[in-house]
Amino acid sequence: MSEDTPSQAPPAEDQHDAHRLEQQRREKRDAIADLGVDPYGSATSDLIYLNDARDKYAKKADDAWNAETARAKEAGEDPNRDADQRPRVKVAGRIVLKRDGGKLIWLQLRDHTTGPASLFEDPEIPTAVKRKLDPDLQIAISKKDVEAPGFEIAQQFDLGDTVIVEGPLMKTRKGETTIWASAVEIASKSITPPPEKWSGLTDIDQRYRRRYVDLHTNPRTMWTMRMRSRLMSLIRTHMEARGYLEVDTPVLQAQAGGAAAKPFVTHMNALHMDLFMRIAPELYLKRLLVGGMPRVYEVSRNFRNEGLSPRHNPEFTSMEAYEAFGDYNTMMELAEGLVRACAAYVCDEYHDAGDLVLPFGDLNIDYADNFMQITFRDLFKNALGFDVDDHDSAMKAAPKHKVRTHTEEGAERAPILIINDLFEEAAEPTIDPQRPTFVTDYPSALSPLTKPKADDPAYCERWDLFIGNMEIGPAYTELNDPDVQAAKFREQLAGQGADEETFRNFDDDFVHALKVGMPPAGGIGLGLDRICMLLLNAKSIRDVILFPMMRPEAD
RNA sequence: GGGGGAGUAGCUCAAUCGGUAGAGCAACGGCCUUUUAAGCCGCAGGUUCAGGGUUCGAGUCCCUGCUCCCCCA
Repeated sequence: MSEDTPSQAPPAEDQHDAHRLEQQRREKRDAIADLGVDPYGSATSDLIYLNDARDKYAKKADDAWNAETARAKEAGEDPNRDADQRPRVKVAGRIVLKRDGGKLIWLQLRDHTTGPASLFEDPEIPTAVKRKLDPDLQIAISKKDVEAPGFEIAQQFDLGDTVIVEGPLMKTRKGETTIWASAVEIASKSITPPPEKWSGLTDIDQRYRRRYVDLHTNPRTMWTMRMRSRLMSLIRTHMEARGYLEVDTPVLQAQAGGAAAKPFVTHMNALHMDLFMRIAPELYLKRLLVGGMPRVYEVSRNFRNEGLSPRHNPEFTSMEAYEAFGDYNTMMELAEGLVRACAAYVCDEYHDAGDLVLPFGDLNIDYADNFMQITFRDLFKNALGFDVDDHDSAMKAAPKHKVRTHTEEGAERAPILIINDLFEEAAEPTIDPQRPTFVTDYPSALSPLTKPKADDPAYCERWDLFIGNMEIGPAYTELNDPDVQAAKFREQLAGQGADEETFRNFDDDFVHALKVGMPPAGGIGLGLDRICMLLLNAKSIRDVILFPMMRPEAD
């Protein structure tokens, strides 16, 4: 790390304002160092969070001490220090406001448990966020009362510095809970000027790129990310309670299987071979069923080399689970229970949330009632007016719904792909976005890893869950006949040529695993980022991913 | 890939018909020991995303490029 001290080169004439502001902060940092204090602090014990500190205020002790100081003043004596029974706390926080009164300096400190006072009156901020936070905690640093060199250090404080304060809890005349500092330390000098103190960082690009600033200036972001973490934990607990074993399977794969998507390619030097980053963990998890693990799940980071959108990040997180001797109905119960449990957890954070109804943009999504069910076939026919099997009508309807009937090379696209596009274009939007809905019994041709229905093999035992106009994930009764699986792989390879939406791999080893014998099973994949979007009311997937994909900053 | 919107001081934003780029916050120099987005006085801070063009004159109009947002393929 390079040291850039003021003793080096004085500021150049043409230096930008940002550099000037940083230089001033470096000078303050060095002034602190000159007091014999490390401006970057060290390990500190006995710290409590700001909301806990606020809770320790004791009115009785505060009143008693005020009475003693009044008495002492009247008598012209020093107050009896032993009479000070006010609880003492030691806290760390970032300075978000500073009022320098000369001999008395006021600070507002923030940590992950606090937010600006204004937030609590902002109707845009969800009650859940307000409920979870306390206002930033006030500190008073009196030249008379703080031990040396605390006041000299405090005079070098800037907005954005992280500081440690110790002292008794009192209330000001206006009734604000305050730590009256007896000792002050610096934990980390901030060289970069912070965003504007009232509006914070609002530039969406900067919020994603510099999430570390977004997190401490925007309590809503902090809340969202903390809630995401808790939901992940809740999902794991939910799965463990049902006897599922969490496993890790390869991210680097010789063949990217388990879904139809473009993979990222990378290269392994040691074996002189290209590898793919997984687009789904499915085929490995099913191998574990073959191996005798009855219930497995993986919280899986998947990678798809496709576009970015408010609903797509190239790396995203899914939860896939497989249950031996289950089927797609088993998975339906699992999914509904899991989503409802997550919704209940989030609702619990809202004071005024009704019975399991959560806002998502303009929608109010109802997680209380049983999720809706409709077959692919019925939904298709209701929306388009003809049957799924009616390929002629499909071809005629395609242009109206902006669905391509031919590839860019001019070849005819397979009817099933046109059906699928029509379904996505015209049928999916007819699903009530406020009622979570399972669309069941997809065409077998769209689902090469799914077991066909015994009474109607053109359709298969698969559902997709839709909530709030988003696809949350599919589940299957898993195909476990190796010969049928091999045939479907071959069909996919041969049938659609270069069409991107088809599987392009024949996974020999997976078929081999099925030949060893996989028990009948249900499997599920849920998009966890999207579940977080729904439950935490985030308009963009980037709002629930700490560091979303961004083009590198030009410099 | 196409369409629309945006990019101005460290941050948040102004700038009328094309006519001297401004404000608040932050910073800096002062005053102030119970302040509440503290206040008062003073002082600074700009490659208007980049490059080209039109014009007496461009933040503003035109062209090209870059980045972000939204919609579409």
